[in-house]
Amino acid sequence: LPTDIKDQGKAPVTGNQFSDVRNERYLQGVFRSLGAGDGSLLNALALSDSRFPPNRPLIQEGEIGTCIFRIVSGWAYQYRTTHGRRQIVDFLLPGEIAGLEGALLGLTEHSVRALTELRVTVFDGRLAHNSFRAAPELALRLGRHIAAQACRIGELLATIGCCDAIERLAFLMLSLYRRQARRGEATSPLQCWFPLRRRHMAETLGMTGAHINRTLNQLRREGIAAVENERLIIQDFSRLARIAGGAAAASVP
Amino acid sequence: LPTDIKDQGKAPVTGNQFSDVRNERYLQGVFRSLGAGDGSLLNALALSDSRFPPNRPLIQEGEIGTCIFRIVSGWAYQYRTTHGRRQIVDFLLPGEIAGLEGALLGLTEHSVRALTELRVTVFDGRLAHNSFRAAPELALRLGRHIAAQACRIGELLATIGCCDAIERLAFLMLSLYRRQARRGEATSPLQCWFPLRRRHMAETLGMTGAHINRTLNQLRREGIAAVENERLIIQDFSRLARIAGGAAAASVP
DNA sequence: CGTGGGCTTGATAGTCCTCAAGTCGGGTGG
DNA sequence: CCACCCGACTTGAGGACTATCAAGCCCACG
Repeated sequence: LPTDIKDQGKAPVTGNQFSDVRNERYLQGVFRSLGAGDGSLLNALALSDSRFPPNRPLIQEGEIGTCIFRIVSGWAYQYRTTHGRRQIVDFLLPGEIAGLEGALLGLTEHSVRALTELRVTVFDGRLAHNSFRAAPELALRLGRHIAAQACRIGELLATIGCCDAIERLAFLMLSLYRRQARRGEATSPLQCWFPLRRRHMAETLGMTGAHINRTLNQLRREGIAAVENERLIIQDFSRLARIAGGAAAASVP
Repeated sequence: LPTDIKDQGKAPVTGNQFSDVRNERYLQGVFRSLGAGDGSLLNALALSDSRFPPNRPLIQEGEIGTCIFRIVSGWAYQYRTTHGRRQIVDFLLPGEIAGLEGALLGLTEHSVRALTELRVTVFDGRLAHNSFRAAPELALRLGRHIAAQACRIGELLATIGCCDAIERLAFLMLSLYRRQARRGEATSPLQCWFPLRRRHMAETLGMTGAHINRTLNQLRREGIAAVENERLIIQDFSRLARIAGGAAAASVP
């Protein structure tokens, strides 16, 4: 059972100079290259661009009528609070969307915070509803985005419910590596950005920071993978994949 | 960590005579009272009605181009398999839909089985895509359905990640009770149908059947709630709710 | 410099799993 | 009709995995 909640203090040190450029050039995530009507709806409901420092909340549980955020650069995470503890439910990477669930359902059951320095485009929450009438292509993308997120959450659930410490950590590493690799963001062949603190891994995997640390050591000792300086370095991919199990293989976009 | 996988053997004994009638009269779930264009698309892509005996698979992980199933009566459950173990991810109640995720994403990462005797209406999987162009009202309902499911899965994830045995069980009870109560299916004030075996509770909550049993005893001994004869009987609602924590309070449709 | 976080590591304890037996009930086949 | 079998359910004893607590280290920041 994870540690208690306390607002994190110090910000992670780095930004990510690289992905800023890369994102804007190569991908715009859900909103890329839409039909004419779809794009105009998008423009009509775009409110502003904003920046968030690490750990700043974008969405709070219980809010009504939240905005929708499209992440331009940086990572965010979505979490829930129960019994005085936090459970991270999903990470949101550049090109992805926060707040869709709340916009569709009318009430927000989770919170979202910036994990790193974050740049986003803010949209009116009504975008979600309106798109279904006025921009079917966009609506379909939004629907798939929610479906993909549900898929990821189910994957994480299965991992926490069925796997032990090392398997969970291997899953998390592989999952985040693949999500970045698919977007061409894994710079070196077996490395990627990995700006999670021990606490974030703990709250994602239902463990404590202390035990995350021990498990991390084990993975490094055995020459499988290591996290240093906010980067994940995979030394033995096939062994990591074997430990993580078939689940992480797919890891829907 | 839950028990190993083995195909269950014997079927649960009862059907549920009551909800059959009630469902058809009071609700048709996602598809009720649609606009003209929406309804006709629905009819065009309805394939058949079917029945499934308990434990029969509707959808298997890895299938491509699956059908969509609308549940008429009975319950189903959606699960994933990792490291030789099963994790139940969601239960599907009358009026709800199975296979939507697969239809939207093009590939299916989970499996679905009948929990009880089941009656469903089968639709062509293309319904999901087509509705976005031809039946926006329907598409919006489907989108919300996926969002609601994502919400439930996140809730369960938080419960497994943050709570101990008794809290997990209390959450499951309250969650399923509320989903039925909202539809007027909780016959007596604090009772409802509860056709889960120990194994299903275990695979839902990331525990073993043996420990489910011990925890169930504890809840009964303390006069909080009991499961007997496929029915959940809540004896002390407020205490159950307090144990379950705020999370189960909402439990989106 | 002092302070506060995050990281690290050890010792201890608790929850829950594992394994194994034994009970119960229904279904099947003689 | 009864014997048998099989699965679900129970319960106990032992052990594994992980949490908890505590202390020390390091770094960035004020």
